[in-house]
Amino acid sequence: MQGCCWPRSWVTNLHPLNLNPVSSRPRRSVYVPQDIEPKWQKVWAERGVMKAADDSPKPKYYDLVMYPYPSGDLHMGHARNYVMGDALARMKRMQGFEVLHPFGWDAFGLPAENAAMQHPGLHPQKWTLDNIARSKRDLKMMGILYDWDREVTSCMPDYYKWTQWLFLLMLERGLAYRAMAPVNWCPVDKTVLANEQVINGRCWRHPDVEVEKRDLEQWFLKITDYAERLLADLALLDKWPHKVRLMQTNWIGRSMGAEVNFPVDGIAGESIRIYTTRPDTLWGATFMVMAPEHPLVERVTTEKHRARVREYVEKARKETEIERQSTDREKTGVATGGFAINPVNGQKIPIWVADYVLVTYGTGAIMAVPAHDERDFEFAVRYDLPIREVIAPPSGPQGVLRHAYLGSGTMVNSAQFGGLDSTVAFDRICDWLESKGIGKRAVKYRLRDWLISRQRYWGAPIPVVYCPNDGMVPVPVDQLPVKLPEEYRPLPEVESFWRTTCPKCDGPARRETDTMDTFIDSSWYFLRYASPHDDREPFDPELANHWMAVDQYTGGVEHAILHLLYSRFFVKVLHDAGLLEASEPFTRLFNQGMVKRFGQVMAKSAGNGVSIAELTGEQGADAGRVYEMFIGPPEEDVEWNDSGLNGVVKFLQRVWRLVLEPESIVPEGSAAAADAAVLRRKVAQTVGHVTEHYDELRFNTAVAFLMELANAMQDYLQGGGARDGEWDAAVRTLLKLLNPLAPHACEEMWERLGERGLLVDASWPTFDATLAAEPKVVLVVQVAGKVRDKLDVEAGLSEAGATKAALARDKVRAALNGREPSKVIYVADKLINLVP
RNA sequence: GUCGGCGUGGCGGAAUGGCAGACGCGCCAGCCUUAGGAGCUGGUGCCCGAAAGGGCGUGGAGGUUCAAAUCCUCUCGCCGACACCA
Repeated sequence: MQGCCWPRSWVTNLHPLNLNPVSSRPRRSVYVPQDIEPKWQKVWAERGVMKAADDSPKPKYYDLVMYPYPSGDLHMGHARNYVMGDALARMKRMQGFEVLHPFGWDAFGLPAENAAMQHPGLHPQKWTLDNIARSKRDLKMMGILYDWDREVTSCMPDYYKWTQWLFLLMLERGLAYRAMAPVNWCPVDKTVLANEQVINGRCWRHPDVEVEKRDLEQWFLKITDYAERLLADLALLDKWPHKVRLMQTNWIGRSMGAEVNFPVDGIAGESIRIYTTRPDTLWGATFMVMAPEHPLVERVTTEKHRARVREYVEKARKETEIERQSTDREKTGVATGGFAINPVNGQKIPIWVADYVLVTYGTGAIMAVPAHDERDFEFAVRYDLPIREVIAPPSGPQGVLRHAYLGSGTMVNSAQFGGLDSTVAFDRICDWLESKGIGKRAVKYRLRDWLISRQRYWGAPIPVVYCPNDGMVPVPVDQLPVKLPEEYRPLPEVESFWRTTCPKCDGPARRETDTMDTFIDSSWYFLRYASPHDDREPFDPELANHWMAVDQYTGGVEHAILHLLYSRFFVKVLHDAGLLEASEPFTRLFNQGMVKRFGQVMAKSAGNGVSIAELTGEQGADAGRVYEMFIGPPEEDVEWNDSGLNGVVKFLQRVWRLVLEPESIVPEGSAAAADAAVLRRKVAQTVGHVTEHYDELRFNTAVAFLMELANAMQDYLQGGGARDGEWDAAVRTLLKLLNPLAPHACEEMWERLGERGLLVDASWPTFDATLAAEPKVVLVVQVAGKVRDKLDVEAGLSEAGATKAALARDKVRAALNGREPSKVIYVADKLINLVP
């Protein structure tokens, strides 16, 4: 794809070539992005500009964007975070960092299989690799530079070999296990889903499809072993968005409470263990509730109640997740006929079964305290169960409760703890429970283990075999990768795949036919970039330790929990295994907003995407890059607007003219006289502002500062300013500062100015506070907080001097109206407020 | 329901305790032009006023402060996450 191929018909009227050729001020050259963009892309590629050297003496900077699923052509909705990453990489390079800016593809996954099913004969791999080729071409057309030598593609055997290796590491460390479990099953994708992939009881990929419950033997990763550290270490991630940390905190869902055993009445030695976060309400338990799936349901149920209980349990199991989890439906349940003894007061309380209690959380059974829990209250009212108040609000005991009282207060009806403040009582009661052997303190997490089995073809096969003699046997490392069969068919149907021999006894064995969740692939790809061609290990520990952690990680907020939590988990496991020094993968995280058009997120399916070909053929990649950075705050969703893009085209054209044809900008009678000192100051200030704002990824305001500088430079020429060394320095600084956003145009201008070497290799300007300092400032004069006048004063004026100057002004005296200022607030170089 | 975020001109937005509206789009007037979705100049929050000038103004109400878009309380609206987790 070279510039000569661009269809000229794409060139719109905006194109500078369409400007009047017989202008009164003929131009020597015009800005034609189509002529220069392919040229520089070629140069950068040939010179390997973004190749990261492992042995560089420079400080490293690891700049990473989330690797995408390759779904086809890119459009400007995808481009936004890649441009951010590229701009940062380019600036960091110029600042003297050895930048690692790699790219890759999250290439396993269902869309490839869906495409293959829709087009018989099309293999998921071909579809995927074709898409990768197109996306890669688009990225290059946008001038986005990566170290393509480090490209990783998760569906290729040289990558998934190591995904399988990491699975075996998990297995070895006791972090991978197989269990029969009621699992979430998507009837459309015909696969099991992780909890994280179930949204409101529906499949994350099919918002209109309810997830079903099935009992299957599945592989899990024990992420819950790391719950505490995943939670605690969030405190280290002070450069992550607050929102993401909060979402992960909530997802992990740590709670503190107590587990208490309630003996079953009449069945010696049997007891039901409950978990409560409110041991202070133990005396208010008036019944118990077990989840329908609780293993003791059958035992506690009496003959008289058995038929009804069985019917209820059956019904509950058949219900879909969405039916069971809906909070607005009325709670249902049945009495078992059995009773338990409340161990704190010996009271006999009935045991119920109800589906509002989840078998998967806590102990699968609760003590119900209707007086102080909304759900128990609702249930008690419905089934006419007793409500016993044990926490009195500050206003005193209520006697009859209309609602559950959830707050803290004074304990009542609670034997020896009566009269205590309930928050104080928490610890004392736990001590007492432990000393009596009734119960103990417990910490619970909402986080569940990670279900990673997928009944799909297009994923990394789980590297184990099942042998009639030896049971489950891991595939030895030297036999990795377990390759997918070439033919695209469900793995259980491919006998040549699953029929194998046991690595231990050599007898006939059956290979595991499940593949891994693709979130496993993406939980370690950022480590592979450190040594992408290493064929002895997933990553070279020395190189990984050199490049890790990622200094800047940029991607969509939709991965706030899934990908980011899993990656943190993987890194901690690798750290514990002694393979990695880092214990957190991503030092600074940024979630960019989405690009919308016509009110909808840009998407192929919505038909509102601005394609890379369209953009580069018309306004050019640089205009698209600058526009997407200028369009709005980087973390916000933004609306693509064609006239906004045109504004940026005009800005680039103006810079082009300022830099290459300053003589065409002639003094205007109306313009203020040029002042070289003013220009010098403006340049210095812009260096400071732009550098700082790029660093913070606040590209929209960075562009505004660059526009201000261009405006100031134009004013300077119109004011008759000389095009001397001062001017030349300003021009070069402008090009360096604009380069990360409009690299092709700036590189071309740099060359036309006669500079040797690439602009991308030039050094970043350093901020000089002395040069940037304003010698004179406008001092705002307020009287009683209202602006009454403004003074031009020397910077650094004393309070006394400022007061004197202010009081000398007619407007100020008029506002004071004869009164003396009783108080003066002076903010140097900014404001003086005289309060009468 | 719970938690979180956000409400600023005609529009995108800037300002995180110190001149509200930077920068840009759009619009108005003028210049240049055979022509203009080109370029250049000036203007552009609202109200009163010929002007000078004055008043009002950051969803709404209150508060803290010499000073509030910014901090606090309440409230309305929009967006997002979680959603019976005991």
